[in-house]
Amino acid sequence: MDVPLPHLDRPFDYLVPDALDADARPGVRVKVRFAGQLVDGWLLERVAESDHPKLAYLEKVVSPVPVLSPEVARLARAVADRYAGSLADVLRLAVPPRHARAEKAATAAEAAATPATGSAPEPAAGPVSGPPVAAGSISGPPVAAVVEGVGEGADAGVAGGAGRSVDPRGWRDYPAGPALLRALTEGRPARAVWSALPGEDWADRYADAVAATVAGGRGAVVVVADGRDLDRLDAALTAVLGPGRHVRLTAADGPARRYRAFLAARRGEAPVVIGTRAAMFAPVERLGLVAVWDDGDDLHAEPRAPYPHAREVLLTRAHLTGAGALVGGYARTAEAQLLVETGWAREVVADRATVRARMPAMAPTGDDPQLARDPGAASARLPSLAWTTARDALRADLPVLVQVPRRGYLPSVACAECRAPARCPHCAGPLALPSAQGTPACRWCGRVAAAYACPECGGRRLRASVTGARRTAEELGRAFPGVPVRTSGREEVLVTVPGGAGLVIATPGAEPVAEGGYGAVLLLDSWALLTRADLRAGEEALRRWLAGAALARAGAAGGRVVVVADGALAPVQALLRWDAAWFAARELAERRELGFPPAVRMASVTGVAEAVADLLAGARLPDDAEVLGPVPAEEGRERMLVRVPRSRAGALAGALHAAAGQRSARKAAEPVRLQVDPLSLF
DNA sequence: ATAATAACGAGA
DNA sequence: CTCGTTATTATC
Repeated sequence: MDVPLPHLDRPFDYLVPDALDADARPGVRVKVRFAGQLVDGWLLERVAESDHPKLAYLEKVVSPVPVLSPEVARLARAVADRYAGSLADVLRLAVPPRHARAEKAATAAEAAATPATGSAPEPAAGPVSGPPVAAGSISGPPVAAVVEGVGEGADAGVAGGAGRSVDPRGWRDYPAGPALLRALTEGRPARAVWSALPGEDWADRYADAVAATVAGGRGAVVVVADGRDLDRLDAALTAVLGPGRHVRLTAADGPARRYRAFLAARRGEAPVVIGTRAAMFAPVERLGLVAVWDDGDDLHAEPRAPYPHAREVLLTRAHLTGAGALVGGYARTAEAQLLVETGWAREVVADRATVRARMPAMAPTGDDPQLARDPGAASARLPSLAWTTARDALRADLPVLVQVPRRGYLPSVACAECRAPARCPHCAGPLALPSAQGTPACRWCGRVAAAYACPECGGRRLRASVTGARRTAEELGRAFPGVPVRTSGREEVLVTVPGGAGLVIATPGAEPVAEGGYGAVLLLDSWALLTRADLRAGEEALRRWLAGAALARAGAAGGRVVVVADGALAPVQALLRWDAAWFAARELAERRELGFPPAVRMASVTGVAEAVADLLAGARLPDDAEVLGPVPAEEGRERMLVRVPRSRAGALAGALHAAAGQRSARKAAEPVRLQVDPLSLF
């Protein structure tokens, strides 16, 4: 409902008038009178009785289409609980805004397809046919046995023969791959963390996994980060499944198309839904697989309350429904590593020999250009090795990809000697310089680190990290006269480029695929990425490098990658060896040591100081909760972090949600923002 | 927002 | 002790 107040986050019972009896089915949008006003709500469940003494009548059924499936209602409740949010907030994300015209068109189409079968209305139970409707913020105890028209008869036996098996040829490079596909076809809940080989066509592999699931008579939901990845997956699925077997769901398609696609999915017109993060809640019948590609991309984090992450939502979904799960990428997040280490998921990786055979030749090169010898390199301000590598590829009539950083990273502080990010000796938060010549202070606990010494090298001098190598990209064209230069970035993203000699300058995430693969890939992104004051700086750098390097030809076919970074750094090491699993394990171990997510569960509380203090004072936090901060946040607000062991995650979210409820019940004016697993801790 | 309900205080 | 007024709290 339009009043997502935390203290109203529960279901309310209403009577169903006879006139609405037929339409008032679980999952429909309704309007009810609540505290004197008409508010929107969701009908969660029909029941015969209510504990509440005096019930009001349901005012209206907005539309008879039961857009909220029981499975998604349950999922939404679980997601709200995990993220200390309200069900109403999650439902807003889960069910796209109704578009009356799209609905009318879709309903007409369906009516034409199925000649009028009288829908059997439910028996109106007794004098008081109580229908609990969720009004405002319904949190519903999940509707148990409300089965709505899922044709059980259509269910081809699971282990039975119905599943034609899918050709696992593309998955044979991964020893556990064929077994994964078999499990999906047989309806067993296989859960995999997949590390894609360099040059892998991930979209084809995802299409294989989806096809295997569909062959077993089950459905799938696949979430990717952006429109470019979605287009690739869309094409791959059409090739494997044929047209009309999947629905594409993305906000970028506009409200009408989006709602239409949603209705198609809800009606089970296709067994598969693919899309960007909003598709994580897409209704799919007999869910057999949830999948996410490149879960380290921060586009997977929903920016609206309660800020759920696509990977976490999909894993929750797999957990609740018993579906299989596929978390894949060239890189691996610490969260995915945790799934492997806890045994929840199985790792699907190629053996080292295969990796070596597929990967391009890799080389690091120092940051300070030894330009003297190559005039071209000098004008581009490029390290010599990068320049000669690019030149050689162009001479061989092969395309060259140059990955350059985007602008806008937060300035932070790093050791001037070894460039390790400077962390607070007390709480390991990031250090920042309040002024150019000031003393560094922690952005978490506020302590001043007057006598800072780098734990890596003992260095005592600090430097601010600088950004903006864009000019380098512009100058590249001049360094290689006569070569066509294309750019791919925020404004215009290229999907593919032809195979001949040419320079492609792209920001991370916008690298086009080259026909036949790039002859050379230059990764100029390192300095700005690695010194970011972010917990995930290393992980993010490696993720972007691997995504760029994956587009190069294999070493044997002339593919070369040059990364402008110190070869001793761990993310660089991981790139040079193409070993994302090693890096993820190392990263997770480090986070355990420092007490960072995902080894622990963190939540942040942001608002004006009094409001934050008020909320925390009223919260019955678990005994072992640690409260860190305050640290300044955007204009006038501050931020506190609460840390608990993973086993207390539910209790933490519950306590914060309850405390927010107390505040909203007494109409506290100052807003407080709660974030569980905030994307950035700083 | 509004209605119920609890809390409170002054006058009988 | 009761009624009338005001703070508090729940909202089907």
